[in-house]
Amino acid sequence: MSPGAATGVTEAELIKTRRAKLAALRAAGRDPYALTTFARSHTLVAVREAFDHLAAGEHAGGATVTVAGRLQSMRRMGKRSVFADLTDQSARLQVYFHTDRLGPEFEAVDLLDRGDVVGVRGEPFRTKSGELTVAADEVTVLAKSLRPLPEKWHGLVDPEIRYRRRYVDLMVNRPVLEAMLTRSAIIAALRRHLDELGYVEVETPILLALAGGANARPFVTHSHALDMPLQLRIATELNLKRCIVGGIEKVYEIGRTFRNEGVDRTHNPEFTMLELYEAYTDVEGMLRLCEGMVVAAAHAARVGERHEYGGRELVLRPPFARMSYLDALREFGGLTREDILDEARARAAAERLGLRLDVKASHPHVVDKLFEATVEPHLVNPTFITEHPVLLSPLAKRKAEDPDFVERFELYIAHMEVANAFSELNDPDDQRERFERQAKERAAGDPEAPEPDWDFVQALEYGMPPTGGIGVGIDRLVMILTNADSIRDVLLFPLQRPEA
RNA sequence: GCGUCGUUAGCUCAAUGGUAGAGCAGCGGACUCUUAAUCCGUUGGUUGUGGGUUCAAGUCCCUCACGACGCACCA
Repeated sequence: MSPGAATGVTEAELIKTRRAKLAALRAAGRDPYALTTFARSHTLVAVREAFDHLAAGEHAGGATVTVAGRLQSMRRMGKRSVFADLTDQSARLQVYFHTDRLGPEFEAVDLLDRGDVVGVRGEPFRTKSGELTVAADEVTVLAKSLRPLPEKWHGLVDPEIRYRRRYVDLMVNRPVLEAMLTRSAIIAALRRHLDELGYVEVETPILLALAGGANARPFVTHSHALDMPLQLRIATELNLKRCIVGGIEKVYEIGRTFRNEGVDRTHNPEFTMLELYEAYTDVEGMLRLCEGMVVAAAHAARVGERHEYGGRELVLRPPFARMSYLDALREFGGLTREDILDEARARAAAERLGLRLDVKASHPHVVDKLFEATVEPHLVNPTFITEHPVLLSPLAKRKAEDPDFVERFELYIAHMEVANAFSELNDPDDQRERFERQAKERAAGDPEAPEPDWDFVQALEYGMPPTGGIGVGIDRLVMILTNADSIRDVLLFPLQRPEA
């Protein structure tokens, strides 16, 4: 048998060579694709834990394990032995194929390639150089890999191929796999944390006649059955508060949200948000809950109180710093209350700071730009910015003693807004007036102003208890806890244009 | 949407406007504890697409595609 007959090295010929080995395996009665199951005795990390005690040169005294995984590299030592690295989801482990143990089984080893999925039964031992290894007594090809893997040393680097063929990225760049597992652990921990505190998880619609609850352009689609336009949700806020009105007192949803807007380091058109609402509490209750969630997430990610991100050390230890919106603008921007509340003065301040603003920019937009330019660059350690102006907060309850401002906070970490919470506005008349103002802005030609959801006002008219609510940007939290520079590094399949 | 940069072998990267190269992977050979194994030999290219300038283009100019970064957008 000479699988190496095709000696060329274009991709097509590399594949042909591997197909020849597949044919040889089949001819030997070892069709890898015919198998349906493989019973493992250990994951690779379990082997590492169970046989960690072996000294260099020591064997496991005849004990055997059965493991499976992908061959990551093969080192041939003469005609009769091969060392290979095997990886599974849990770890990497070396295996040793030798004719002394395998006998005629060794013929299969000659037909193996990097990338093949194999099962191995054998005896654990530690090599003279100290590496825990499984000496194979039996080898089973569980899937032949027909395509060449990226280079073993530099791995797969090209970001375009990494995102397009994430499965290859995952198999050869272990930190990518680790980040995705950490993401899963963080979300599971948050869910567990909230479930233990008695919150009820619900699922609200993604397809809506009218997407509301935030100021963002929605994706638009169409229902053939109903022959009507539909929008993908931009927030879960309004439906979750309908749940509060209906009597689900501690409610949350972890789910995908869609915004038809720019893509950059911290924005993907679809992203994951946790939104939570609780009756009979307020923004202070949300603040304590928020600290608990960040700690639970950090713990799940095995991140301690001191954590380096983006070249800066973060101290993730509650209580987090607090600073009011006005104090922050005063301290970092030298701006006053009037510079914010008065539209003309806000524009003048923006001009002083050299901000390029569209003449059509609305008052809220100008104020937001002022904050972004002056305050955000200073917010590295977790910081609650509190008591925002009502003009930026159409769904939050006013402060009793200062009705131009609301009971709200945003949590900033590493310059990013990670959470946003407030005492929910439950006065239907105030809500209606704020919606009417937005409707006027919309009618006046501001396409960004949201279309009011009048049914939500009706829901408030039935009576919503005093309620605290919070939204947490899960992707950004995961970015911080996994040291990811880009949101794409915490998403399995970030949005890409179709390949040329 | 705008700007800058990038796209060369399966992967990672070289190449004054003058014969497209290396390492890894592959293939053949040597090697019974290797681990970026090592050593000998060897194959592999429509230089992202389409035009242009030139005696001559991977290289210069333009178009388009895709990507990265920045800006804009995203309270």
